[in-house]
Amino acid sequence: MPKHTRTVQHNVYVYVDTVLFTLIDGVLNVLVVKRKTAPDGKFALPGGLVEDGETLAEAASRELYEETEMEFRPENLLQIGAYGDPDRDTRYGRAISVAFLAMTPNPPVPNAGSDATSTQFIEYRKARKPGVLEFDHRNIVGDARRLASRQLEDTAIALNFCEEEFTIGELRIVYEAFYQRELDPANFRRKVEKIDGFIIPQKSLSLSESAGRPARLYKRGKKQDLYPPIYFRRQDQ
Amino acid sequence: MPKHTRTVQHNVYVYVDTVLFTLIDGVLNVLVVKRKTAPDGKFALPGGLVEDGETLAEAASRELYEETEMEFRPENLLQIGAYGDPDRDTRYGRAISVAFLAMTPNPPVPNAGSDATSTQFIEYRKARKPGVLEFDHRNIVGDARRLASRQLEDTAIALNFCEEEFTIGELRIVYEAFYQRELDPANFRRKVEKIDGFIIPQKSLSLSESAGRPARLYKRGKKQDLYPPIYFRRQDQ
DNA sequence: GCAAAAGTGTTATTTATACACCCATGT
DNA sequence: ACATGGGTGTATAAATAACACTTTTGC
Repeated sequence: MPKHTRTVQHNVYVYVDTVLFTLIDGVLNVLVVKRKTAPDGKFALPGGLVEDGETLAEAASRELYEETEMEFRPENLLQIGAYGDPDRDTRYGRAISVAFLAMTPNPPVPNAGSDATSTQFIEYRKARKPGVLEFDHRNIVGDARRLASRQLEDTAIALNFCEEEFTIGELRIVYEAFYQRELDPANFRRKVEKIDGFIIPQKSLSLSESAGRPARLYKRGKKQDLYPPIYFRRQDQ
Repeated sequence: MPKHTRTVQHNVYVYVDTVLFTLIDGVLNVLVVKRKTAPDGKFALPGGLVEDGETLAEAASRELYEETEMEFRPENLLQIGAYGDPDRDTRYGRAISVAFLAMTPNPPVPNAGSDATSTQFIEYRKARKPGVLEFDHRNIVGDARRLASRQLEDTAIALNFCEEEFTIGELRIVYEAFYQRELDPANFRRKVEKIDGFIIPQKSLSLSESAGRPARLYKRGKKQDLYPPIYFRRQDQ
């Protein structure tokens, strides 16, 4: 079974797909596309074939731009993993996909880019229902949420969901959306404020939206990795 | 830029590579091969091309068996991620590798399988030195250690490093090898014993090796995921 | 006896969690 | 006034870490 003497591997197509999460009214949403070539009504994650000369993250960034006109720097795309079961997509032979995670707050209204696709956000819970997404994209979205939750604990990636200036309440909503449970506002505040270099208080206060006392605004600090992690025990298990 | 209308992607070869960790005298070691076709003296991770009809994990399992005759069930191989920088290996065109993590205690003396390769264990610290491994395998090994450390905290995977029956001291050495620091034996014991379903005490004691009081033997419990994780704060940062 | 590893006990410190309570704003 | 979210105080419980001490073996 010589390996490197083999010069031809049967047709394998390498794709990148991206799970782009955002929050809409505090609810986790994921960006999907509906291709004209897929009239079965199923959605798919934005993605496409990797091209020569680009890294995997660069390919994901390019595809995301082509389909949504949103710019994500490759270094802000986090790899979820490779999905390569032989029966996952046999339209053109074997398809292997490397999935990436992206996050953004307040996304622009999705508009089709140069691609003949229709892009939109759908709720995470809907995307996780069987039969809504093509191929194994349902699994990818699930893995993406798990990875995102984990990243929320270990890194400052939650701030990618916030504007440049944000309140602690807004930051808390990010965590709550991924954890699917409410967190104690008082304890959450102390927890994130104690982490040195995580968030930096500003002098100004938020413009009050609806009721409630105006909140202090914060900007992101330099800290990228949270150690020890912000950690909230799960109810289950 | 139509994507799914494209029928040919320029030559892309999809490999799997496996980082197999073991402990030799309490020191972290990684399995490497030296290929006859690579006479530059560098080592490489065991791996090869993915074949038709097999999952990525099955491919890694097969390659590992072909090169070491050690059997690892695909479900025991943990995916590290995909490595696909365009300049990582240009011998036959573009090469993308999906890396897996495996762990085993007391490995059999590596012997070359049917492949024309020489397999051996080298110390993790050596493998991490520049110029020792081919391509980006140095990075893969680093990511593998990080993932393994993380897995040690979150799952019962550390037990894969132990025999069927083991002492708590042996289990502690596994954690110490990955964390690269010593842990307090008293606190470690209490921590792992408290986790319900993690390890199960046996009646028998270990045969004393060298000095010291004989230790109680344990077997692995049913618990696969540790929640809350076993958690040891790092010194650094 | 002495060294070494297993195992128990104790204590100080930190962290998690719950929740009472005040503050500042919109309605 | 009252609802709402911001923010502080605080008590209880639990986890962490450091380390003293006893136990049981090999040498």
